[in-house]
Amino acid sequence: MSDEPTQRDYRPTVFLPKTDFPMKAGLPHKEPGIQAKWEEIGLYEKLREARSGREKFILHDGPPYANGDMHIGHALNHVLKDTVVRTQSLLGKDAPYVPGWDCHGLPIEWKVEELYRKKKLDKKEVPAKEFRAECREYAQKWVDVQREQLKRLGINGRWDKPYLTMRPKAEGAIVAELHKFAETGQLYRGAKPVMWSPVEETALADAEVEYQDLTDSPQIDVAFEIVESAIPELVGAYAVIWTTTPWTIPVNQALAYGPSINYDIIDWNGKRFLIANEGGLQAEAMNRWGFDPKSGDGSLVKMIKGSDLAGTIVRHPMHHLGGFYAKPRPMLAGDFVTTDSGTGIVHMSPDHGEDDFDLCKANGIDPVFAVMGDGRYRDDWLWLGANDLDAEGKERRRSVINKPFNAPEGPICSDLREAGALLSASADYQHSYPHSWRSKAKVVYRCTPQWFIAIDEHLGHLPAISPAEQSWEGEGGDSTIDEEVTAGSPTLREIALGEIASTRFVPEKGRNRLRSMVEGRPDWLISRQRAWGVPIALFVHRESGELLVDPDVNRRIQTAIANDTVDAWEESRAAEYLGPDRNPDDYEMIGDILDVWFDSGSTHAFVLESDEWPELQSPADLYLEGSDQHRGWFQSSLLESCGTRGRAPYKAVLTHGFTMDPKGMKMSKSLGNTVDPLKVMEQYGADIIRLWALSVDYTEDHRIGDEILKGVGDTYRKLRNTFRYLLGALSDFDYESEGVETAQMPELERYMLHRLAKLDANLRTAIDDFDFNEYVRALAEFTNEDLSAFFFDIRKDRLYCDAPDGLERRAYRTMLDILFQALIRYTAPVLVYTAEEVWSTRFPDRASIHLEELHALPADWIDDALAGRFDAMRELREDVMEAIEPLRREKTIRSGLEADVSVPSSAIPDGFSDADLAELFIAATVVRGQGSTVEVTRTSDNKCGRCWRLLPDVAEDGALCSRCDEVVTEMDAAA
RNA sequence: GGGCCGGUAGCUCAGUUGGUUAGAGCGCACCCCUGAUAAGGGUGAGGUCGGAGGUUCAAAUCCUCCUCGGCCCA
Repeated sequence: MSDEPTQRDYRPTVFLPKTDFPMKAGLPHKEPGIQAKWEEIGLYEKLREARSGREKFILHDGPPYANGDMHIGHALNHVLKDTVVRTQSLLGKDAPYVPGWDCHGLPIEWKVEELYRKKKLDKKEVPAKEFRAECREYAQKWVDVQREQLKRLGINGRWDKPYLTMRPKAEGAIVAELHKFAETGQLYRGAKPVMWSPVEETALADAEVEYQDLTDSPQIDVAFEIVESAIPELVGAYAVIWTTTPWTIPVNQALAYGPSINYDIIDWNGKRFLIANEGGLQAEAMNRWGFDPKSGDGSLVKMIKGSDLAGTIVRHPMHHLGGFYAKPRPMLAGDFVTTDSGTGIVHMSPDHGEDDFDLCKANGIDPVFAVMGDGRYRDDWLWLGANDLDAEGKERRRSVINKPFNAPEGPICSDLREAGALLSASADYQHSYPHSWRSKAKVVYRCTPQWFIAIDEHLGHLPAISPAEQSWEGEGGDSTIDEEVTAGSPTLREIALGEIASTRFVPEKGRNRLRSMVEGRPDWLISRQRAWGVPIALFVHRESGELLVDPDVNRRIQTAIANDTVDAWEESRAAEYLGPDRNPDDYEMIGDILDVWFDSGSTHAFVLESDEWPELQSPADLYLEGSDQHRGWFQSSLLESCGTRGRAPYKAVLTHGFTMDPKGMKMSKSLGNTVDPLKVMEQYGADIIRLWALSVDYTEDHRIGDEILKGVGDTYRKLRNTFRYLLGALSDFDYESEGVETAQMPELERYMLHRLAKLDANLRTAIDDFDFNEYVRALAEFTNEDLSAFFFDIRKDRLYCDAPDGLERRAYRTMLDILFQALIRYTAPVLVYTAEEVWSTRFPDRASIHLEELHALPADWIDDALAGRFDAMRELREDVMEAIEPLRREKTIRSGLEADVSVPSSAIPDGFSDADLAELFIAATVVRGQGSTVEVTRTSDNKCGRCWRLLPDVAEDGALCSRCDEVVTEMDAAA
């Protein structure tokens, strides 16, 4: 075509999208600036004003521990919380978010002690007040660090006034909660074996204990001589026990057998031994003792049933020491005795085991408190006490978890061997054993005086559970509550179980998990022998041992602590609290502090009910934490609230799983597979972490890694470019002069209204279900499938080439505006920074997208008849695309615009003209054919030099079609 | 060791009370466009639904066992 005149370049006459909004996000660089803007305009406060008086939605923040940087679990948890709050706000509710931190407790105390050790200071020489001040400072430091990190994540909340469990008012309120338990008789001091760390000299909470596998644990078999029995063959025989804790033998007080287990009396080496008749177990045990089955010197004397052992009495191998050791040891029936390992007979020390304690208590055998806090036997202990010296006159006593002390050659085994009671001793047993998670040192069970909240006491101060509230009973047929409930007031456990039944759980399986834990849990051990925490601020009468329950005294204590921090609980102020009518010398001031779970379990009281945060209210609509909090905060909050208020502090509980590495393995520093959210924010941006958190199935364990984040980045870019296109296509759009009523719009636009309305309904359901995975998926799929690949592609021609005042083009732009207004709101809770960037690009004068609410879409946008036709058309469209493909492959045509398409007329939905279809299929022409398949040929029409469509009214390639001719003529005239 | 939960394409997820050739989006491969351009469009290849038994006319779906992983507990 070299002989043709130079064609005019029509590019300047085409209305291309126009925007400064960059395709490349540069989030790590851009986000901090947007964050700064939010702080500057006071976004959180503005939002509170905007939603003032609306229905409230209260998400109560579970306080993270103020120790260390934010990790991926915090990030996930807070993104979910923030998204809940933002989506509720989007619905128009007033959804405040007051973040909080858990500040007391052992880990912080430990850190401060570590600093002391580095400075060669002894904690015991530092006044408690000073020590606590340092703990306070340490916690505050990490609160500040985490606060900045969470802000950077885009979490919108009351950052200028978070709640801290160490604020004096909080400390006072926590004591007030404790006093409620005391005043209603739910608190008691008991002796119970608790996990005790001899190294740290404190009782440990379950959460402070971790189990490690040992391969060199001692194991010994000890023979107890039977002195009385209803079975003659047993008198003079030996009951053999097996234990991995030789140090408990000096505190033995009984033996336990399984009543339904069968036992053998076996004659071996001239002695008779009692052992369970359990093949593997018996062979294994006797093998340890050195029994050779081939020698034939062992023979079965008699087989008996466990229950036959009732009334049997044995004596301690060290009975010659007299005193404690001379007392007879009864054999007791214990259901917990198994034949998994050992001998089928278990030695009992009520001081050092839960089963032991319970069984002995039931049989009138009390603990003897033989082991002191540092792990040694007390001075006056007959065996291995302070006066027990070796040949060189050195004390043989050591900490009971000292390895040589328990070794086969150690003092315990040596003495037992000498007494002829040690059948075997070695240090090669493999099992998992509890350790302190801070010091990594072994812990022991030890009986000490501790404070407990009773779980099964009937609470007279609360109304009985109503029949309606008992309706959950029998659902699973495994109820632990029976006719007792109706007999009187409920117990704390019963109230809690009733509340679990009436709470919403997302996902539902959380209910079973919490319920089974509450059903099975023991009394709540709330005392700790530490310094950094809220004191168990109570007095005990020295003479009577009774707890002083005087509301006036308690009020004075609460006020003092609320004013002066926990430091107010000191001896010098006892008189002030007790008042003029009592003599401080008559009272013991309890020196223990509270379990930190009691602190955090009380947050509903000192945060939700406090007038310090008037925007909050109780009970909360939602608690949202990781699934580990079934054991933790969900439960401690439930018990605290049920014990003081008779109801749960929450209406719903949402739990999420844990974040694993790309292979689904747990992250750990030692494996080096951790993902640091701070680094991800530096590399990808906070919006990417947020989108990741909402894209995975967070109700289960889920994964993170480079490949996953890359995929999230792809989803992000698609959303971002959709907004870039909308911004460009809508540049200079003015509804007043250009807008089209939806009723006047072409069918395609009205179909998109329908699709949008459907999406809107889906998203609202997802919000109600807290199903953000579905939310993000639906949003992304809509932008990909309905918009980018369908609507935008079809309407490209109208947008670029139609006259600006043409109805179709105006209708399209109106539709784009509707889409923009909806999509930017849907996106705002997810991509908080990007949404703001988009919003401020289009509306530089408006404060923030995050103040906006969802619009209620007109009901008449739903048009099922229209949608049915269009859905059918889209299916046909897919067939057409498929039919065009071979021609493109063989280069007969390049684009669909060059295709003449013949479609079986029977396949065409009603109401579409051939021209409609050509436009919808982005083809040259569409005709109705007689055949049963879609046929495609290359069109013979020429290509318009402006709109590039191939049309019959184009005289030659490069000339204008009539539509473009009109538009260009008008533009030329205007110019 | 015990309780509970989970294992569907390379990735993230759907799969209703068991019912036709197991789906989506992304990624990938190939192609088109070059007037959303480090963008947009099209087509296509990917799965013995962790494994093995069993129930059933029929199982990703129900049962048993095993395995891997997780949370909690000991």
